[in-house]
Amino acid sequence: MQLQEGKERFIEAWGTLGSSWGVTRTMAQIHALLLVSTTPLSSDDVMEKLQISRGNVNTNMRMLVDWTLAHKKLIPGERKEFFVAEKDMSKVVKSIVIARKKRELEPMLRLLDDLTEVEGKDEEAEGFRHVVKDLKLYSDKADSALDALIKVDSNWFFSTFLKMLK
Amino acid sequence: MQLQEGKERFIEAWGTLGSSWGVTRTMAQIHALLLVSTTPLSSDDVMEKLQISRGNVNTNMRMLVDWTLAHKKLIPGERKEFFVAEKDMSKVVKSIVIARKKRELEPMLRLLDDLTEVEGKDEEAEGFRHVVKDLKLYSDKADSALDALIKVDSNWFFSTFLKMLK
DNA sequence: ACCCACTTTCAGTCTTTAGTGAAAGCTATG
DNA sequence: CATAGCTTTCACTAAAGACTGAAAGTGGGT
Repeated sequence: MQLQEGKERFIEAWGTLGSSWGVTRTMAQIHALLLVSTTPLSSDDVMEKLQISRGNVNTNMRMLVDWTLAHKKLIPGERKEFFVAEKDMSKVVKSIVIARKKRELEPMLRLLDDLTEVEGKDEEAEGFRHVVKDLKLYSDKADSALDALIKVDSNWFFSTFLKMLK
Repeated sequence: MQLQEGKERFIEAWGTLGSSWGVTRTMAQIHALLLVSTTPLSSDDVMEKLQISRGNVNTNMRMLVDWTLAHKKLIPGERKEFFVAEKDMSKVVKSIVIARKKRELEPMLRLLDDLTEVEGKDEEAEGFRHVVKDLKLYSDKADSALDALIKVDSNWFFSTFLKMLK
């Protein structure tokens, strides 16, 4: 496979994957584009390469910066802003875990906390509290696990983790 | 909080959470409804309680069965099909992990495998292969980790996991 | 102080995805 | 083997979410 084709397939596929991941196709595509670009890119560069509007680029680029998957890179003599992607994959993984935990796990923890307070002594109420309690248990465990994953160096984490499972 | 209010909030919130989890609001709501129901429910029951159409119930119910989050329960003397939710949360977690891994991780592994084959000896090609290789590394690790999580008893997994991180 | 080169915003439009409901498909029962 | 009772399908509609582009905002340079 030629490099150019590889890059195109990567950008295309990363975008598609993005949706199953809860980020928009465009955000994922811009991310992919930056990841495989050897130089910083401006909004105009991205608009042209992905054939999308200025507003769209602006919004999604700021989202990428927000997730810390990209950052601004000022180029001397240029007034435009340029962007580069974070290329240290352990950091990329970390950023994604943080963002997804915030969106997918934390609201659940809050919900379950509220729901432990249902009253009632009959079997039905007990059953309900049991469901909530159990879910809370697993959510808390996932929460701690992900926090740990975020804190430690990813390489250390994974290698230790895998040794453990052998 | 009263039991009835608790159940309603749970169903409502589980639905909302569902979307951030990549399942439709309705599928998640039906799941929640079954989880807090003490008896098996028929399509008609679900239609009435959630105020949704028969087709919608049918589609999403079959999805829940597909994910192994619910199963049919035949009631003697009834021609209708009834459904109950899996209430063992370690199994619920497992099912969800399996489904999400299939949707979110496996297509990525396939993509990255393909992309390792780009040709070229210049720096740009090397850079591209490096990005792909690194992503592959983390994806493979996540893959193994999730496989392990799926195989082992969840309680064992989490407790060992947490001890390790202390 | 004004202009120019850019960035940001947002109302409106387009696209994508979910939900409806009626018709077609099954199947147990008399 | 006809029918009633239920399940499944699917063309259409509704709702949600993403994208556009033009207008407003910003700030460095002269």
